Amino acid sequence: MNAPLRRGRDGTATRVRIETEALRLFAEKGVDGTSVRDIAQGVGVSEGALYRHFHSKEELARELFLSRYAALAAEICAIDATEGELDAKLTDVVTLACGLFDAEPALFAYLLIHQHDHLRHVPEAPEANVVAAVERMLRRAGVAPARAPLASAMALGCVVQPAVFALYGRIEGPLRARADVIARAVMGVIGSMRGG
Amino acid sequence: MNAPLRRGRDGTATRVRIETEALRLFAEKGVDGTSVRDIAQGVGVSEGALYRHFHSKEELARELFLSRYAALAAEICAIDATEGELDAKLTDVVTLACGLFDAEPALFAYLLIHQHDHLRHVPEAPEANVVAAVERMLRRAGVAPARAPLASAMALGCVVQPAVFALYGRIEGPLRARADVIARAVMGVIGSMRGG
DNA sequence: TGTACATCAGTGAACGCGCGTTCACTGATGTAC
DNA sequence: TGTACATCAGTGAACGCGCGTTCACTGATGTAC
Repeated sequence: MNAPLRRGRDGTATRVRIETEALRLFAEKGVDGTSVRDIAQGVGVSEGALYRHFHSKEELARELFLSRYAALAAEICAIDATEGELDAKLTDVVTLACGLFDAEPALFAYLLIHQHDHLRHVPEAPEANVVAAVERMLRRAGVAPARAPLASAMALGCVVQPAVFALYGRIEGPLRARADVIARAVMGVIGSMRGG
Repeated sequence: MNAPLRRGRDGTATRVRIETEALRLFAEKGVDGTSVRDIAQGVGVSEGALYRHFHSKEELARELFLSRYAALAAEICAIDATEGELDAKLTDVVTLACGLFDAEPALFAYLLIHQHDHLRHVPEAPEANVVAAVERMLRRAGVAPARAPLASAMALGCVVQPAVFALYGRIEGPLRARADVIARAVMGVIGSMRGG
C-alpha cells in the first residue's frame, strides 16, 4: 500500500486546532452551549471549514469523546500489562487518573459531564473502553467474573466522584496528592468483594 | 396570616402534570432534546400554559432538579437522625438510594445526568443537599472533618457509579439486591480513612 | 339568592433569533509529462 | 525546467428550521354585596 496521494493544501494542523478549541469550549460551556460559530471563531476559520474535517457538530463531539476515552483506556491496559500485584496496578491507575485530572481538567470535565451522550457508542474492547479495561484487570487478578462489574463500578466511583467534587471545589488542591488515599480505599472495596 | 386568596380556576393539577411529563421527557431525551412544545403536547395543554407555572424552561428544569434532589437529601437526614451505629445508617442510606433507583429510574437518571447543570445552585443545607447530608453524617460519626469531603465523595461514588452501570445494562437486576454488598464496600472505604 | 365584577388558567397564533448546515467559489499546492 | 491540470482546504453568504417566548384574548370560577 502506498501512502495516500496528498494534493492541495494540508489541513491536518487546522483539524488539530479545531479539536483543541472545540474541547476547550465543550468543557467550558457544554456542547449545546457551544455553537459551530463559536468554534470557528476561536480557531480563526470560517464555519464551512469545520465541515471539511467533520461531517457534523455531533460527529466532532463524539470523535473527541471516543478518542480521549480510548486513550485513557489504553493507558490502563498498559498498566495492566506490567508485572506486579493488583494493589500496585490499582495505585498506578488511580495515580494516572488523578494526574490526568490535574493536568487537563477541561478534558476530564468533558469526559465526565458528557459521558452520557456517548457511552452507548463506546466499543467493548478494553483498549478503547475504560470500564472494560478496569473489569478485565480485576478479572485477571482473580475477582469472580460475576462480581467484576459491580467491583469495577465501585472502584471507578471512588475515583470519578472525588474528581466531580474537585470540579465543584468541594475537594481542594491537586488530586494527585490524594491518590494514595484513594488507592487504599479502592483496595478496600475490592477486598470487601473478594472474601465474602 | 390568611391563606392566599384563590380566585379563578385552580391550576395546581396542571402544574403537577407539567412537572411529571417534563421529568419523564427530560430523563428520556435530555433537557436540550426536549422542547417546550413536546412537554405541552404530552400534557395536553398549549405552550403558553407552561408559562403560567414556570418563568422559563430553564426554571422548570432547575426546579425539578432541586426539589427532587432536596427530597433525597431530606430522607438521608432523616436516617441520620435515628439512633444507631454508622454502619447501620450507611446500610439504610445505600438501601434508600438503590430502592429509589429501582422505583424511579427516570428520576434517578435525570438527577445523575443533569447534575452538572444545577449543582452550582444547590444550597449548602444538608436538608437540601445530598452531599452535605452525607458529609454531616460522616462527621457526626467521627470521621475527621478534613477527611470528610473525600470520604463522602468515595462513599457516594460507590453508589452512584453502580447506578450508572445499571443504567447502561452493565449491571443487571434490581440494585436493591446489591445494597448489602455496596453498603459493605462503603464501610470499607470509610474504615480505610478512619484508621490512617 | 342574584348579579356584577375580579382573577387567573389556559389558548393559539405569531414573533424573531440563533442554530447547524450547504454550496458555489477561490486559490494554494502538488503531480504529470 | 515550465506549464497545464487536479485536488482540496478554506471562504463567506445564505438557507430554512425549530426553538423559547410573548401576548391579546377567552371563559370558568370565586367573591362582594
